[in-house]
Order: sequence, then C-alpha cells, then structure tokens
Amino acid sequence: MAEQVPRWRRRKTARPAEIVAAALQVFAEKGFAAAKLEEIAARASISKGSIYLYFPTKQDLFEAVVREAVAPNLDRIQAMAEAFPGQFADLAPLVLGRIAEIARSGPLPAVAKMVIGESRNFPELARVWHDTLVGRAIGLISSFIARAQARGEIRPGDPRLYALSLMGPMVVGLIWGEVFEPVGAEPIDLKALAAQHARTALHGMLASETRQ
Amino acid sequence: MAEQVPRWRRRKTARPAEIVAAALQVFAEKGFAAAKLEEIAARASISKGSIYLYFPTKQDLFEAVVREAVAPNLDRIQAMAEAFPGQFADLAPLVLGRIAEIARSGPLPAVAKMVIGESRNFPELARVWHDTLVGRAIGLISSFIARAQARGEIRPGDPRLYALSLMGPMVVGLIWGEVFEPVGAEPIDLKALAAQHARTALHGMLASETRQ
Amino acid sequence: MAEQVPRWRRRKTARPAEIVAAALQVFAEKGFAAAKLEEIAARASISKGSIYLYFPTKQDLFEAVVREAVAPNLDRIQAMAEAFPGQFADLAPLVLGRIAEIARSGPLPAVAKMVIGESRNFPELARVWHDTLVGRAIGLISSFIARAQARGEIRPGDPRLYALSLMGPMVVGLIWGEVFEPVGAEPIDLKALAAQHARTALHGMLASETRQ
Amino acid sequence: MAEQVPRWRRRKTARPAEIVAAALQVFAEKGFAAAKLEEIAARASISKGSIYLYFPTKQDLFEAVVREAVAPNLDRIQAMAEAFPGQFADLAPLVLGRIAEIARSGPLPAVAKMVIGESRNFPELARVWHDTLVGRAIGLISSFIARAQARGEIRPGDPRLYALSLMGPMVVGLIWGEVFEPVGAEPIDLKALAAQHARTALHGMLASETRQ
DNA sequence: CATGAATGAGACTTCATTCAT
DNA sequence: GATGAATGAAGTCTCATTCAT
Repeated sequence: MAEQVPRWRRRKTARPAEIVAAALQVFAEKGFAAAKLEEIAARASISKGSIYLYFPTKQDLFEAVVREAVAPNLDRIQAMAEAFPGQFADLAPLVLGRIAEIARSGPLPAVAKMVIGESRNFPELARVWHDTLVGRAIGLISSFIARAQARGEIRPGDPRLYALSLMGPMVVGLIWGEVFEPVGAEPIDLKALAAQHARTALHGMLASETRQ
Repeated sequence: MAEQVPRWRRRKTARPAEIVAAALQVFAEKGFAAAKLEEIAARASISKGSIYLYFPTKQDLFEAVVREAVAPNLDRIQAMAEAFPGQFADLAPLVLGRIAEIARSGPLPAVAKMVIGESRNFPELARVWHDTLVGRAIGLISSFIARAQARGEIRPGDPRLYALSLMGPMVVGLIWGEVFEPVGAEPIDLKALAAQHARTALHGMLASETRQ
Repeated sequence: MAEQVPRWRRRKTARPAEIVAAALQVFAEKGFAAAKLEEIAARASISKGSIYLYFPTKQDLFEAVVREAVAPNLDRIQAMAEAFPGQFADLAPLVLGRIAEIARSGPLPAVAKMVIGESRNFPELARVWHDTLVGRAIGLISSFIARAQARGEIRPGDPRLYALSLMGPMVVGLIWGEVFEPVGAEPIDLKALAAQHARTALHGMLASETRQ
Repeated sequence: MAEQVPRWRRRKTARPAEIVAAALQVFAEKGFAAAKLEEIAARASISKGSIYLYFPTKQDLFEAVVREAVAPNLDRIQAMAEAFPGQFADLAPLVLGRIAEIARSGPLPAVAKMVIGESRNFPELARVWHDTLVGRAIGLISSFIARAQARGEIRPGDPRLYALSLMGPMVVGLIWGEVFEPVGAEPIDLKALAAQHARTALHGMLASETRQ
C-alpha cells in the first residue's frame, strides 16, 4: 500500500478560524439577520452543513465573530496599560494614535458597528464588549487620569468624563468611516484627528501649561 | 343595551403618525429585520394589513421612521445656528447642553443606533442622515470655528477636526446610553459630560485664557 | 324649499350594467383571479364598496359577466334558426359569416377565453355556456344537417361531427385572435376564413355537386 | 426493530420531473392563480420549500410545465413532416388520427386550456406555444397544401385557411373534452371525428374526385 | 345610496437547521 | 468528517369583504 497523500490538508484546526473570518465579512456587510449562512459557507469555501460541525447555531457563530474581534485588542490594551511608565501627557497621543492604527488595519470598527446595531438582540455581546473592551478602556484611562490628577498634572474634574473627552472623537471617527464614508461623506483622517485632538484635549485637561 | 364599541374608527390623517410611532419603538428594540409587522400593528392598535394602506413595504416604513426622526432636529440646528450672535466660547456649552437634552427627550439616539446598524442595508438612509443631520452639524460647527479662528479666538488647526473634538464625546455618550446601559454599564450623565467637556474642549481650543 | 336638483342621475338601473361592462374588460385582460375589484371599480368610476351593493361576491360578478355575454347571442341563434327557410347550402355561409361578425364586434371571444380557462373553477359557467350557447348551436346545426341528409342534400355521416367540421375552424379563428395575435402571431382574416371554409366544408359535405 | 423509513431520500435528478408532473395536475385542475404550492408539494410528496430548490418562483414552475408539454410534440410534428412521402390525401387522415391519439394519451389538451386562459398573464408562454407548436403546425400543413396545390391535387385557395379548415375541428374537439365534458356535455368521439372530418375536408379540398 | 378605511385569512417565499449519504 | 438535498416554521404582502360614516 502506497502512502495515501491527502488531497488537501489543514482541516480541523484551521476551519473554525476560516469560517469566522468569512462570517465577519458577511455579517459586517449585511448585519446579523440579513447575512445568509449560504454565503458565509461559500466565502469559506465549504458547504453550508459544515458550519454546523463547528458552530451549533447562527447566533453562536455571530457571537464567535464578535468575541474574536475583541480578544486581541484586549491584550494590547492590557499591555499598553501595564507597560506605560511616563506621565499622562505622553500617554494620550500614544493611545489615540494606536486607535487610529487599529481602526484601519483590523475589523474592529466593522464589528463595533454590528455590536451597536444588534445590541438589543444580543445583549450578551454588548456586555462582553463593554466588559472586555470599551468599559475596560474607559476604566483604564480614567484611572490613569485620576492618578495624574493626584499628581497635580490634570485639573479637577470627573476622570471618567475626561476619559470620554479623550476617546469620544476617535470612536466617532471610526463609526464615521464605517457608516458615512461608504455613502459619499468626506472622509475623516484618523491620524490627523488623533494628533490634533490629543493636543487639544491635553491642552484642555492639563493643569498648567506644562506641556504642548 | 351596552354601548357598541366599533371595531375601528377611520383616522386617515392620524394613522400614519401613529404607525410610525409604533414602528419606531419596535425597530429600535429589535432592529429592522427582527421587527415584525405584526407587533408594530399591535402596538398601533390596528391590523397588519392596515399598515399597507400607508406604507407600501416594510422598508418604506423603516425609512419613514428614520426620516421622521431627522426632520425636526434639522430645524433646531438651523435655528440655533442663525440665531446665535455671541462668541464661540459661549456657543459651545449651549450646543452640547442642547444635545444632552435632545438625547433624553427624543428618539434620536435610538434611531441613530438603527442607522448605524443598518447603514449597509439602507445606504440611502445613511446618506439622508449625513446630509441633513450629522454632516450638516459638523459643517456648521466647523464654520463657526473657522470664523472664531479668523477673529483670533481659537488656536490654529483644522476646524473640522476641532468640531469632532467638540461633538465626539457627546455622540459617544448617546450611543453608550443606547447600547451599554441596558446591559448594566455604569450610566453616563450627559448633562455633566456636556458641562465638563465644554469646559475642557474650549480650554483646549481657545487661543488665550479669555474664558473659563 | 327649492326643488333639489340631483347632481347626477342615472343610478340604480344603469349601474349594474356599467359594472359588468367594466368587469368584462378587466376579467378578459387578467383572468378571474388576477382581476382586482379595485380596478373594476375604478373603470366603472365607482368605489370598491359599491360593487357589493349589486353583486354579493366576486364570483357572482364574474358569473354575471359571462352570462351577460351569452344572452344576446342566444337570441340571435334562435332567430336565425327559426327564420331560415332555404337549403343547407345557403345557410352555412350565412352562419359562418355571422360568427365572423360577432367575433369582431363583441366581447364573445374574450369571454370564451375566460370560460375555457376557468371551466374547472366555475363548472356552472361552463354548463351555462354549453347549455345556452355552444351545445345549443351544435345541436341546431346538427338538426339542420340531419334534415338536409333526409332530403338527400348531404352525404351520410354523423350530423354532429359534420357540425363540428363546419364550426370548428371558426372557433379556432376566434381563439387565435385572442391568444396568439396579441403576442405577434400572423392574424387570421375571419371573413376570408368564413368564406373559404364554407365553400370547402360544403363541397365536402354535399352529396352531389348541386352547388358551388 | 422495524425498518426505519427515512423522511426523505435525495433525488436531485428525478425531482424536477416529479414536481412538474404534480404541478401539471394541479395547474390543469385549478388554473395558475388558484393552484397552491402546498398542494403541488403534497402531490409530489415533498415539502413546500423543496419546490424552491428547483424552481425559483411559482411562475417559473408554471412555465416549466407548459414548456415541458410542448417539447416532445414538437419532435413528433417534425418527424411526421419529414418522413411523409405520399400525397396529401393520404397525409391528412394520418395527421388528424395522430392528434386524436395525442389528445387522449397526454396532457396536451389540459395544457392548451391553461395557455388559453393565462395567455394575457403569460404572453411569453403564448408565444412559445405559437412558435414551437401551433404556429409551426399550421405552417407545416400550409406548406404541404401549397405543394399539393402546385401539383394540382388541391383546389385553389389560401393554404393557411385550408390548414385551419383541416385542423380546427380537431382542436375544438380537444377543448370540448377539457371544458364541456366534465360538466356533462355529450362527449365527442375524437377518433370518429378525425375519420369523418378527414373525409369531409379532403372531399372539399381536392381538385377532382381522384380519391375517396 | 355611496364610500373607502379597515380587516384578516391566506399564499408565496426565505432560510436556519437537519440528516441520509 | 463533509456534503447539500430536504424540511417547515415564520414572515411579508395581497385583496376580497365588511361596515362606520
């Protein structure tokens, strides 16, 4: 008996990720309800039935897509948070710049759009996004700000609201790119926004004109 | 003999508005696809078929809901823009405070969520929202900022990005209330956000410490 | 009180006929199921509800239309049958010519088409058409032929089948005009068909070369 | 343990034909509009949804039914036309006899009824029937007649009208069987009609008393 | 009488899910 | 494991019919 050379290889391990990748595309384009498993299967180059070997229901697949998108970013935030030594005025531009990069490189904005749109139908996902990404990021920034306030770097005020002042424009920039640019709106240059807004927000928050 | 309660009463004029109101609720709760005409009809206290006397398709009803939500706000923005005489430093807090009010009183945030979620399926609606509300607001603020810059009130920088710096946090606050508060996230006090952010942003944008 | 001059007059008596006329058009164009009462009402320049003042159901209206179309022709056949004195060879061209006239002047072919198409759904109508028009005509011609055979004018053979030999081509000509001409088929000249076929059929049926 | 009867069995190849067969029955009985997919599915012993695996819409199914009925007959006519060597007087009885056979053995008359009834709603079908069956048959016979005229076998006259003289009674006989016999009309013996009408028509068309 | 807004049963069609192969 | 034919529940939309005005 000759060695049977399998016609293709990769299976098993790679499959779920491929499916999720295909699903991400379709869900991002159509939304949850309008996405058809048939199309997802087609883009993953497998049969409709095979999806069910890995995901029990469409909902589960959707949830996998959304969770998947959160996971890596979660780590980056964690890392960034722990690694950073300097003062707040140095962190802010860095964070905003990072967001700008993430936005253009990955599917995060598209997934964010989905989470917003389906939040009522998938409260669990909204919760996951809040607990592991959005809420966490806000909390992280807030605590940084609070500490900076304690050091006298930042003027008095609610740290959480300060965090929103800092992040809000970036988030809106991302959504803008997903929602309005496709229909002809003038694009927002996220890089430029990050730079200018960092300057503006810091200027507005810092106690003295120490920096910038 | 008991009073005969008629099965229905003719209300040609009132009906469309009632239907749109009922539809707004259901669409906001479920999203476009998951919303059932049956439920919309029930909430409007009419029969399923009656919806079709006023709206040819579910899509048309959805579009009516979204357009309806834009219309009144359009006027407010217009009015606010034309009526305001003072300097920019006085306008900003006013605008942000207005947004905070609108958010809590009307359906705008809920509709915004829908527009974001269904932007790919209803590009026309995204366009309408951009052209008559969002893009317009940004343009308006931008031009105010540009004029203020010309007068030396505001530091150099792209006026459009400044406008985003100003509005972004408020928009995120609205979305937060729609998406994350229902799943247990700590609420954002929009009034407080408006106040503090106005202070912060102005402080960051104004040329000298003229104000605040 | 001045004499009230009614804004319009005719009502009551004329209405049913007007409705039937409008219905005939629509039924002939669309068939029973695809015909909408709304359109019939529109063509009769009345409201949808008013139809129900004269006809209890859509079926009843349809039946009225079909019966209406039969009635006058029934009389003509009757008359023609009784009035005719001469030999068969003279009657035949006359009958066929008559059919050709009727076809182009009235709605008979259109109604015939409807009766054929809806015969299974409205067996009663098929029966009416058979009993008062088609079957009767065949019977009439048959008896003429039988008598002509008794007189030795026509060769032996089943009189009913002879009747079909005589009438069939004309009927097909009518149907052709309804069904195939609208889609681009070459028209059939019914007058010419009547003339040539009368000649041909008679030539085929007559015992000796008495005529033509 | 009893044999497990599978809920269904895959029959990709056989299915379409089975569905068309079932649909033919129901359409012939009810007409297009009154036919319910539910019933068609039931008669084909499949589920309603399965029909849509093979036919995109009810219309497409209807069209398939009608086209299907034309196809085989088209060939027979072709064959008959080319194969025939003798004189016209021999062809005619053969053709009419053939029609009589086809009528009783196949669904052609039922489909013809449908085509007539739905010709306005499905002009394309009327066109197909004309182009591939009816019009073609008439054209074929006409050309035979024309050639026979050139040989002096048949008397002068429009060949197309002669063709109608020949075919018309048979067509009417078919329709009669579909429309009037079910409601109690005296049946027409197509075989006998074919025989007697062939004799009659030929007698009427032939130049001299060469035959019959 | 006349109207037309309102009804609601009914039909087509879609698509997530199942399961024989 | 993989496939895709088959299922059937569910939802949109239509339209004959009713009835308050």
